[in-house]
Amino acid sequence: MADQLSETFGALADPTRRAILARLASGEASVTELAAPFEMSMPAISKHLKVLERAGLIARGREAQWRPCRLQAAPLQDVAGWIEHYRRFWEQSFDRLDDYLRELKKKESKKKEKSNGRKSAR
Amino acid sequence: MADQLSETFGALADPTRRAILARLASGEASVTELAAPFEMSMPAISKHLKVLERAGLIARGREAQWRPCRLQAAPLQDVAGWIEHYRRFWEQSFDRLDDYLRELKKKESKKKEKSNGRKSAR
DNA sequence: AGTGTATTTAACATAATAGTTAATTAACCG
DNA sequence: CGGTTAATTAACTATTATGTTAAATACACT
Repeated sequence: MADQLSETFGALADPTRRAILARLASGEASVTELAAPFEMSMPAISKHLKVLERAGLIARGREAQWRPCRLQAAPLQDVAGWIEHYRRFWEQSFDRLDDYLRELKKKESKKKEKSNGRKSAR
Repeated sequence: MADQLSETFGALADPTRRAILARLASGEASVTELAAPFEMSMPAISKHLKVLERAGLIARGREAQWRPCRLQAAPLQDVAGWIEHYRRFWEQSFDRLDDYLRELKKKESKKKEKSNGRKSAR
């Protein structure tokens, strides 16, 4: 799963891991704290954390015998950047290209801001 | 991989599949057309398409012996929605919650149209 | 009907994921 | 030191993913 984006998407493709991130969004937590809500063994959680760490989504500290985890959102920014390219596809109520082009024309005419040419599709 | 979001993230966790989506962003394409850029066998592509289809990211038509694929972006909207909750974590140069709250207050006061914007110098 | 083209399905190999329990490491505490 | 708590590693199992080649299906064309 070589590349960074794939690694990130892969890490996010699991509800347990997403829940862990959600928890970390409200602050650091130890592994035990993170494991608490789940019916899973500690080693299982430990592995999930390793996946998140490899994806750069969390970082771990060292405090006595605890290894507090905290959120690292940088990879999410990449995901957001990637997905942004597709926004136009859901911000319209249809999916077909010619409809998209029609909509684009509409947008162009009501846009005083001028700029680049679009990539011509098809 | 039960839930929808996991399904979507899972589908996106592969560079081939993302490349296929990118191609479809510029219009419908047949399976053969989609397969062309890759060094992979047709059945492999066919399976990738099945993954994308199960995730709701593409839909397939029927035209003679071709099965044209088109992009379906609805699931991406869900992803965008999910990730939006984490935006604050990368739009600041730090990760801790109290910092976030401080930043929030700042944002409230400059809530108007931004134009000469610079990132907060603090 | 028979041939060519497009695509999927079958059958299989291999590797990666996700979980388990048991053992190990690391640090604190009395 | 010896014991307790926190977390990881090891060893193993089961399931899912990703790819292959060969066969099957679907439609179009003459």
